[in-house]
Amino acid sequence: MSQTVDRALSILPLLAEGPANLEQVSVRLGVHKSTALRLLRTLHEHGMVYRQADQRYRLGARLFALAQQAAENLDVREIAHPHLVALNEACGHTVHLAVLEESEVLYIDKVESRYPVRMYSRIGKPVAITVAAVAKLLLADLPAPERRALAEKLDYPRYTPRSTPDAAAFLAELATVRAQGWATDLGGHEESINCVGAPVRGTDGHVVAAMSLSAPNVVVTADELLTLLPLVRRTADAISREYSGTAPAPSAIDPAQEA
Amino acid sequence: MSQTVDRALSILPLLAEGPANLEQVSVRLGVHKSTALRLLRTLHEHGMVYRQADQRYRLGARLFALAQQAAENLDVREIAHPHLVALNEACGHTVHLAVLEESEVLYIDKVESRYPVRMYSRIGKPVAITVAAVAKLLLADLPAPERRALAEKLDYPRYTPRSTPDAAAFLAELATVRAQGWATDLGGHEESINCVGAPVRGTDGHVVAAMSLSAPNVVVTADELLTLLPLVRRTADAISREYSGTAPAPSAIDPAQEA
DNA sequence: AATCGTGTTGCATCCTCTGCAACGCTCATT
DNA sequence: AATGAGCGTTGCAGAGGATGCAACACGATT
Repeated sequence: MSQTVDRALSILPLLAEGPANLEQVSVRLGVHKSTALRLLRTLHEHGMVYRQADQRYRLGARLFALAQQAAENLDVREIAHPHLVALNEACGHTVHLAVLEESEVLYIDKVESRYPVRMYSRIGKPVAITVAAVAKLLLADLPAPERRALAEKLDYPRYTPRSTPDAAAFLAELATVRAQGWATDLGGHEESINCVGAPVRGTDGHVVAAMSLSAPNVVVTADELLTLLPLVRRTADAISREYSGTAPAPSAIDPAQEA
Repeated sequence: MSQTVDRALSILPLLAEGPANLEQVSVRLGVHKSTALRLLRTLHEHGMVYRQADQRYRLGARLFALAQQAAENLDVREIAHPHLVALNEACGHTVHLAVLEESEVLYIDKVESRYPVRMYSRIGKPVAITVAAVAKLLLADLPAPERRALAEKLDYPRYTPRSTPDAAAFLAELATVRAQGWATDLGGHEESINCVGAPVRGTDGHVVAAMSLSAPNVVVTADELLTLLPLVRRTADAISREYSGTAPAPSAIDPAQEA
């Protein structure tokens, strides 16, 4: 819509690939050097890009700050977080929270037991939308036409032999998920990793987020993980209630007691 | 420099405060509604903002993706990470890694022992530049004129009675840090929290990053924490060597053995 | 039904962005 | 030291695009 802004914003993903100098940017944008310079300066003033010692440009720190603030403003996340922690402490496995945005599934929180690191290595990364339990939960709640349209549009990468092969299979799976109110990913993304997930619903019953528990085969079998499903569902329901305002924020959360 | 881009980028921090509708955005930008609409549309096309169900705008997913990619491009972080983890496992305390960018100190990695959560709650947040050990390390390495200019420019908030009071005290502290090659923050930011830190240096000996170990008084006293200083310095030196390419990436890292 | 609040569109005007060309700077080469 | 290449930077004039206005559309509220 706005040419100037469009060009300026196009610089960001370009720099995300790695540092670039003025000429490289101008060439890839298809504009004159001076134009690229002025755009970069404006981006620089806003802290979106950073000019390193060798004069090349990199993405800047403001980007972190913005992403962080954006994450903090997601109130589902705020509410869910203590529940996720409690669940993690109860069973020790990795817990994810995800939302749907513009046909993309996005992790917005994660609690990992053994390895407390690289939270942000996940945030923003494209989720395997055709296989992830949280993705199934979020998409299953879409209106049928949208669901179908999206399913047709997607690619179906064969991460493993158990990955969802095509749109038809995916839609069938979504129907199942929709009916049963929970979802799994049994080795569909990584051969040795299983997940079980449950939806978080808003006041009107619509799915606003989804959470899942992930564990590698070597720790628990798929069957064992499934025995945790009731706990996962109770946790998700507890979050839903608190999010909907039908339950007060509890002072202490014990997932084993969440009814 | 570029008015249009300037306005568009100004929308982002505005939305970071929380969702806003078209009118609110236009008012705060000081432009006509239609102008704001077109800017928002362009931002939307680039995934920088997201339009939620109630038509209000929020920061979008692309921002996460970009921030994440920006982080991944910081190769210091990539190299340092396993060392930070090893250090954390060795002593159990919180480990931070930070860099200096545009007169700001920015955490780019963190390993926390007890509470594996909210990594990103720190990333991008303004670091207490006048008191944090990592900030002292990074600023101490600046050329003297720059160091002085920056010190004069800063505010010196009295987080605690032990906070650095003014530019003179700060410059003195930086001189000490520069001379001894390590830094501390003993209750200067939070009364009960102490830190010790050491610099990561590039090939030319310049400080490219800084790391620190933080622990609350109730866990270890400041004196006890200081006994870990040699370990911290060895870790930082190991990172420096690997970053400079003078040491091959080790297959397994044991901080107790890092010489 | 009417009114208000909001978002959206077409259009004429003027501003701002653009590309050009010239300049300055640094670095390498002879 | 001089020359030249490579790159970033700056003034300028022209044109294209962004802007604000006003009118319209749509839904909610009374």
